[in-house]
Amino acid sequence: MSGVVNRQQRRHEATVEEIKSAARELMTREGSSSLNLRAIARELGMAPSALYRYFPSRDAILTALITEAYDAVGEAVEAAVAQAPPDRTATAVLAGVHAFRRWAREHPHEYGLIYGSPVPGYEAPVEATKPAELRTSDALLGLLSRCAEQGLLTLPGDASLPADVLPALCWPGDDPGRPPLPLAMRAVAMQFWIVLLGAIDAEVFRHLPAPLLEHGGAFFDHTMRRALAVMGVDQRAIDAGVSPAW
Amino acid sequence: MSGVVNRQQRRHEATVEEIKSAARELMTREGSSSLNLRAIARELGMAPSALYRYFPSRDAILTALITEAYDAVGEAVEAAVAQAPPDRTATAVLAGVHAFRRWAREHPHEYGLIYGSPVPGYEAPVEATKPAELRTSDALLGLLSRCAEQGLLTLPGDASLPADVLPALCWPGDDPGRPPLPLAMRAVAMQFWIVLLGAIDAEVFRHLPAPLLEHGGAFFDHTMRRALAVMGVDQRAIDAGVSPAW
DNA sequence: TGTACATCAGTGAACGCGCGTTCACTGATGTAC
DNA sequence: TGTACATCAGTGAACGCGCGTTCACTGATGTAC
Repeated sequence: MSGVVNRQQRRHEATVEEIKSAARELMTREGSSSLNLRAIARELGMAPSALYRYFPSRDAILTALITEAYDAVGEAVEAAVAQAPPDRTATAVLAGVHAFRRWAREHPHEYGLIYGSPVPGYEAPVEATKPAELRTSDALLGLLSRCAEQGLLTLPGDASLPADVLPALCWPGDDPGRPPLPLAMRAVAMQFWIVLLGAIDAEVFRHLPAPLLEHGGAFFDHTMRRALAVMGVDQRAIDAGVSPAW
Repeated sequence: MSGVVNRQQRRHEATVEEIKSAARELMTREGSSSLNLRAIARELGMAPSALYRYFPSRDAILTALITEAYDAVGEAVEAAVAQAPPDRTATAVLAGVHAFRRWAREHPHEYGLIYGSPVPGYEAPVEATKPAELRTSDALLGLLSRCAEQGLLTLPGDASLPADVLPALCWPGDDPGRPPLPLAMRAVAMQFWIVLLGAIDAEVFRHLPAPLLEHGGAFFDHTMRRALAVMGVDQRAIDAGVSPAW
């Protein structure tokens, strides 16, 4: 009976989850981003060799952890974005970036694992992690396009871009000469992404003066609103966004 | 004779330098940010134990490497900045940020060591690394103040800052109520710093779409000029800056 | 100028440790007739 | 319903490895008289 097979499979998957969560917990507790198979086994009260029933190698666990971390941020951001009313796109963006920041602060080691320096001696298999990685940026940058559609975003013309940045903004899938969306939109979206990563990196890795780190929430909020404003997002739409506690 | 003592000391210091540069080379070659004492010894053709004549422990070598890396970026930025004519401050800033980026791209592992996620199980002694760390930000952010003095930078009033970010911008040494420079200046400088770190992080750690990574120089230049412009730096001063190849 | 002595550089063996992985195994769980 | 068999979960010992660090040592370099 396949119901029984499923019970077996469910048990197996439950243990896989246990292993991953032990690894995650160990990473936040010990702070080691180079994760330790024997320590995971110890945590679970198993023999180290038992883990090989569930993962073919240590690196496979790392890959799973990385994918999970990307998924976790992605999910947090998507959820925050979804809570904003559909006509309040600027609010949604602000909710999304705050969700990103909150997740990063609550999971600094997982954040470091995916957005910090790469783990030595390990190269993530791109096909496994890329889709999860893109969730966050897709969610946030997609909203910027929606801002433009809703007339909340007044872009400069593509002509305002220096000639030498154009190749940086033409993507493989693009119909050459007839890009799917204004290049200025992409430029602005990428710069928004840079500010966002920069603000979170600087805070999580503590590359800012102490008072700024202590009042990080307010300054982050201010920085992201400024970023939206200089992109050309309607100021009233920005002012309407997210008062809830960050 | 103390001349002889000096010769001894010089030999000693020369070996210290050899060790550090072997460690540095090993880091860039093997890519391991968790550096390996035995590998360094191998590289130098010495017994591992010999290194203890020069450093008390592995961590001490790491600390030296971190300090050196900060000093290296700091020096590169300072040198670039110094080459610009004193009345062309915006040019100097642009030269400085390009020097920063160039160094980061040429030394990605050293960059990761100081600006990426912290090395697991190691906490840098702040008093040793902090002065070196501040060289870069001091050099660049100091220039922004000079921009203001030279009338190249029109700041918004402090009143434009949301009330809740003010505590983030008041620093320990400040005379309360009578800050040494406009808080708006600090806000703007910190945001510039965030954009700079974000742009370099995103490029070095590859959190941008491929075309942007391939044409990173042009886009970085554009991003930093935009950042200066939205800060209120005079557009003509920006346009005058740095054409030399990045 | 020569000799006795102290200091330093570097060796080589050894320490204990923890790691990732393998292997042959034992029980328990589920399957087929 | 009972029994023979296959599959899976997990054990425990062992593998080879490389790590950081210690220790007693040997030569070479410099010092003092």
